[in-house]
Amino acid sequence: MPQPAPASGPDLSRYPGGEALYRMRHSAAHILATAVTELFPEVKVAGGPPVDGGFYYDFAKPTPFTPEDLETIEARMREVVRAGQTFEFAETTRDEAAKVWANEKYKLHFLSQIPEGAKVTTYRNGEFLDLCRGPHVVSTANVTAFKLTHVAGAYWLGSEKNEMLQRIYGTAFESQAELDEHLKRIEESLKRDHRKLGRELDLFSIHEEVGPGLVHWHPRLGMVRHMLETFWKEEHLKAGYQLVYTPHIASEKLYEISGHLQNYADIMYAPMQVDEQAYRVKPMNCPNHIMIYNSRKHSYRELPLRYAELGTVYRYERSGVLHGMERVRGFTQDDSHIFCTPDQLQSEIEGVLALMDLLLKTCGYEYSCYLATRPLDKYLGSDAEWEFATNALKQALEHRGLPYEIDEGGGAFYAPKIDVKLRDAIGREWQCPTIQVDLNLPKRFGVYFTGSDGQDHEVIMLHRALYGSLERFVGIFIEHTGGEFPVWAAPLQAMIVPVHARAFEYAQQTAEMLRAAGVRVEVDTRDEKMGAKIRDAELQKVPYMVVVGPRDAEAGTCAPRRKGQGDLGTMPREQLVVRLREEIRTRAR
RNA sequence: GCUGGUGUAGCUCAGCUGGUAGAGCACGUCACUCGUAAUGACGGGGUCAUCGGUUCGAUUCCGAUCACCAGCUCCA
Repeated sequence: MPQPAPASGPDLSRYPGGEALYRMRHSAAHILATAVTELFPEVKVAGGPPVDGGFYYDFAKPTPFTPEDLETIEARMREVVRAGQTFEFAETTRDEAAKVWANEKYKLHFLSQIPEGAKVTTYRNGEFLDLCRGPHVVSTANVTAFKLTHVAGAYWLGSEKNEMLQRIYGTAFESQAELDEHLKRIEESLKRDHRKLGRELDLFSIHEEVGPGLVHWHPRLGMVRHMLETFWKEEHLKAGYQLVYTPHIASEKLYEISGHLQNYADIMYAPMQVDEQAYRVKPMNCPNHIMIYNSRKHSYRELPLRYAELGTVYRYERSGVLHGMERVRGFTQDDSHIFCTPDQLQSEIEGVLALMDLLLKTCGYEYSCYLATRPLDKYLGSDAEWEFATNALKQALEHRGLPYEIDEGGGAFYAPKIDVKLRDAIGREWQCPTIQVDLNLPKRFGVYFTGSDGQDHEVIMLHRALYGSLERFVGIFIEHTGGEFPVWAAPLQAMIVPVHARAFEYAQQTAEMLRAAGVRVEVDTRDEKMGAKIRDAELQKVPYMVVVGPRDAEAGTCAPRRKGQGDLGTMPREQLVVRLREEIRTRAR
């Protein structure tokens, strides 16, 4: 019988794939450690849990594992599986366990975390004994389909202050077919990588001559961004926001007041000297928005005030973290700061959540929210303030019926926040929308409103971004759509394909008709066969291809083709205009 | 930033053990005038990431730097 899952441990029912898969991957990790300790007796073992999509095990080894080592290890693992070793559960004491792992400093650390007198549980398969809560499958033979995928460094205990261990990743499934399908899915998703599509569809580029992490938007992606920005502005104006514009550099004095210089010096670019005064490129928009607010007194009657800006900021991101458009050094936040009274806070948050929902749903995203609470140490503000702000966020989420998870201690040092993460092509999560209740800047800048009592009261400042940054959002948008943007956002919405040169004139006429209806359209007048034109338009992921020939010229018709659907049949041109106009107007997906 | 890997034409990639490079697509020219995913012929294009070393000789071996990829850490 397999051991039951421990009472205190990860919640296995929530593991993607369920408890059975958890057991198998956990056991696969032990088999990996079994093989490694046999083949490389000099390694020290750390630990290895199942993770989303697979498992890993960390080792300390003086020389790195090579790709060939992985093959050797995997081969040895298969022998262990064939041997059908039983996973034997045992309990012991901390002192006994400390003797067993006397030479394993990482295991000793884990032991030290177990309370004195508590039971220590172990699992043995063959010669390999591991300190482990379980649960496992019955026998190594139950690990049916697995594969080692890659090696990478990982800090001991997840802290960059510690030494780096070598982490071997693998994945396991209940059948070879499922494993094959998983690997195939990863391979397929790589085709949607925004960096690959960025090249293929001529969307953006990054240049060594300019610098890493600095994105150049090509005309096509420029149009996608323009459409997203237009949509954003329309909806923000409707929701009572006011557009502001602020400078890209500021005197260091500003960042001394804001505290950025003290707290974010490592992400800010070096100062430049202007007339005896040091200036900095802006890393955030908040101080500038406060300047606008503070340029005069405000009555409680004016609040809430909602300043919105597509604000471009520059941050020094460490070289290893840059990632296409999704993690860059210069980016535009769809930033807004809402100045309100404590009474208004919750309804303002709800308004932000409603707007966020509209933007994300229109772009086709499902999303999940995290409520990030006060950090354990290093935070500003009183407990009462944190409680008030956190509660407002929580109430707003619940009032809007949004499910959320608590990210305990995940807040910024100056603010509790709601974070929303979107997934890229291969399932990596990226933080995009964020809503933060700032407990710091109103104090530092002295941001007040005059109450009905004629006295100054500190404003509540809500900081929020809904796309997050245009760069990251669009990067993920490319991956979600696979470059097939919805018609309203597509750079080119329709390509007219004349069957031959004699139909050019009618093609131009048709293009004009669509253009007059607000459709982005081009005519493919290249000296090519129409098959080639169709093929090229398909590859460029143009949503509509409109074939026209002499027959259409006589009848006033066209023969549109929808990408992914094929020929829609011959129809009057007016009918196509109506169809396109409606699809664009409703921002249909 | 850290650990490991990669760097050959605009793109995708060949190039065995050192003797200065090739394909397909793309691009240009010409011919073909075509009804729903590739018409044909010819042509131009590379200081083999950069710098240094070993060697009679380096795209190939060694080192450094830069960029990129995966992961860790950090973040919009």
